[in-house]
Amino acid sequence: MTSRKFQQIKLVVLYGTGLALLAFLLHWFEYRFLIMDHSFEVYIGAIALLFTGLGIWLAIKLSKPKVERIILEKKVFIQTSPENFTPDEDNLLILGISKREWEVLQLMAQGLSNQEIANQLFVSINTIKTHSSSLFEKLDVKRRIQAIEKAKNLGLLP
Amino acid sequence: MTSRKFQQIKLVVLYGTGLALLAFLLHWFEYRFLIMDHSFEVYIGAIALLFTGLGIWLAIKLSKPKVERIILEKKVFIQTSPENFTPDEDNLLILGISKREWEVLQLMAQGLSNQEIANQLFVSINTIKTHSSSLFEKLDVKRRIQAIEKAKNLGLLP
DNA sequence: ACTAAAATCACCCGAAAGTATGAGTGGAAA
DNA sequence: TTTCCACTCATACTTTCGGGTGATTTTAGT
Repeated sequence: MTSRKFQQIKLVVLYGTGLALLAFLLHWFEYRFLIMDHSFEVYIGAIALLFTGLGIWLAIKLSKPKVERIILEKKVFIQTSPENFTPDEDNLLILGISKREWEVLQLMAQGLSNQEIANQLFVSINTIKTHSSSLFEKLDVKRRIQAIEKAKNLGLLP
Repeated sequence: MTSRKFQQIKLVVLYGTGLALLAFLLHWFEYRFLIMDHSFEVYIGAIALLFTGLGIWLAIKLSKPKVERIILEKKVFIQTSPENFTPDEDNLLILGISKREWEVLQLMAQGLSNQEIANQLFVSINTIKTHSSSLFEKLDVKRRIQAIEKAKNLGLLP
């Protein structure tokens, strides 16, 4: 982070110094070849080219690499095993399911009603409803049964 | 592909034209403000700055984005034994579950609502309610989720 | 043909589930 | 510090579920 910033500053300073030096040189040349008055356009053109090149170089040096994200879906076989079950953390992360939501999902899968889940977690039934609603949205389902089914398929539940 | 190349060529041509135009303009200004002889350095500096900017702009325009591939594995469940499932007829008999009730149970397990099941079986929703009620009684459960769970445990559902 | 079980449907009612919206809190990250 | 997010709760409303009751029509079997 800071190292990168320092590098950039260093570059800019270097560039500035170079520019000053070049200006001096050009000025000097101006006096040397004052005779070639008609070569002014060439002179300007050279400067333009030079600084264009410098600009390109600068841009390449300073520009952050553009990042293009490509997300590929890969199919993977899963087998559900009732013993030593561990939830698929990847899918939990991908779907953005929070801890609490997952707890609600678990209790849901045990056939508990919203009220029973609320009692179990020591919260209001309204909270459970909120959780379940966002859960359904994240799982892209309409009912709790579908949510449970999908969760099992995704390895979120045993 | 070719479209991109064409774009680049077009850009270069545009840039060249712009450069020529600018050179002409500068030349003209040179005659207009010949008096301000001492402002030559400023003049050069302006050109340098201008073309540096142009160079940067060019570089940004022409640079290909560096592609960073991020591959996410999306896990897809593939059922272990979806084929050749046969319901446990013994348990169906023992519990006294009728064909129709079992059909309702199946559709229930797919997460369908009573109304949807009714549509599927071309009967009224009231009929489905009757079936589901007697199903719950026979399975000795209170909710459909529990019914599905129990049915799976008894081998009535895959 | 008689009968029992199964299947169909209806109506009502209360409970549960789900939707929509808003809002307060606390902790973590920028 | 501000901003963001998970979590919490509430209110109001709609839909779905499940229980209870009763009724008619098939279907199947001795």
